[in-house]
Amino acid sequence: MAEQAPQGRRERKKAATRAALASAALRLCSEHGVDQVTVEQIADAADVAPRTFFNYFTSKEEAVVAGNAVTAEILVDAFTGRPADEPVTESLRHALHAVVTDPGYLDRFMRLRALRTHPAVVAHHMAAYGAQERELAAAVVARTGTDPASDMFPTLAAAATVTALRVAVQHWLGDHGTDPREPELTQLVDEAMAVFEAGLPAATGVPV
Amino acid sequence: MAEQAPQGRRERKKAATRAALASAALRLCSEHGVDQVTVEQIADAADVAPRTFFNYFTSKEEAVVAGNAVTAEILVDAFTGRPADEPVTESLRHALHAVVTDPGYLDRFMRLRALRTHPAVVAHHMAAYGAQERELAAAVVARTGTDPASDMFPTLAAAATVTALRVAVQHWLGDHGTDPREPELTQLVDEAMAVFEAGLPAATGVPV
DNA sequence: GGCAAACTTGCACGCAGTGCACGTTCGCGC
DNA sequence: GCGCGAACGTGCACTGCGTGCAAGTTTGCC
Repeated sequence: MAEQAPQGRRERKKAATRAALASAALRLCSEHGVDQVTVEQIADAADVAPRTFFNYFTSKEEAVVAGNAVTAEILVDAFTGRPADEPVTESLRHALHAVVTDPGYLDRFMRLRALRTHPAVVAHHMAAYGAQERELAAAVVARTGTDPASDMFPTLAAAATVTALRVAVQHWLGDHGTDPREPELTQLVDEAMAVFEAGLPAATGVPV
Repeated sequence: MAEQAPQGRRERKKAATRAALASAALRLCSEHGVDQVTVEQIADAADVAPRTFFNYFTSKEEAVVAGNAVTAEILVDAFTGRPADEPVTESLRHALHAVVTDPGYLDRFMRLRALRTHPAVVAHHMAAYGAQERELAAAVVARTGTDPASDMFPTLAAAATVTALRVAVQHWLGDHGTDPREPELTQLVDEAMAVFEAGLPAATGVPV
């Protein structure tokens, strides 16, 4: 929804090139490792000159995590698509559902999983979460009509939502060993979001 | 508290070199801009060979945000220093106070503020927040004795705490314009943490 | 005193990333 | 259609990053 304008050929070609570069970067790097892939290879796979790569991204890492922009788009679209009189937290929970049930989301994430050990990629991945937070916060501001300069709620709500997603996914991927319950990702996201809705003390000690 | 062992000369020298490099990197880059500073200049300022820089950090950005490790240390130390029978959220709030009242913290943050426009620095800064979350989560696990593989609470509590810090600081720095209330950072941190304690819906619409 | 491990440093090399200039393509008004 | 200006792709050249390797030097330890 961010922009659906059926723009001219030039705009479409730019978007296609960007997507091709991002896709090629993620595929090649997840298969062979970030350090084993050169920008030239990525450019070749996207059928552009090496120099062109840098017209779209300033580094390999940026291209690898570029796909996360669509996550932000899904998040914001799903949120703004909810009824305006619905409680914000409920809309946010629905938005999270929209993300984790998107087939492309898990695909991208499984590829990114192989790159969890690469510091620079991890850093840019975190930056992508930050961008998602900002876009979602703007949507919350638009919904609630609050002034973000004096009210931290929209920022906090967006941050909590993205944090719930991040923690749930990282738990699901088994960063702390395998959960014996082996729950679905959807369930984990719900549990994480429920904690932020009920307040942290309510969840102290009890397995969420 | 992480490690206070009065180690041998070699260990102390390494720590001193690392600190000197990180400090020089932050100072030079905040004064002249990241792209205007070379690794050679940073190494010269720390009085080591350029090659030695890469024995400690793999990039300029990493060195610039290295100081955030002490934030994590303050956070964890303050948390573990609280009485074990205190509610976790209260200990976390005290830990946040310890961070924002640390004189070195604000100093580092004001320097980092000048670099908020540099994508790679921002990315590594976010990664530093992630590291703080992990260390704090480990401390919460140690306190509560829960199993992080089946219980997301420690991770969520740590993430919420670091998020409260991050959002409060970013609000304080005026990312959304200047707050007419011009509150103290301590107060903002309290407000943010209070939202996570009371639950998001309790804060909906009301200026926190 | 002497040995082994750890650290620093210089060297060399491949690649990242950018400014610049040129050719090409697209959008747009006539 | 026609042409003009702007935006884009590409090649070239250059600086600086980041790393493997092989020394030389310092430290810890017996």
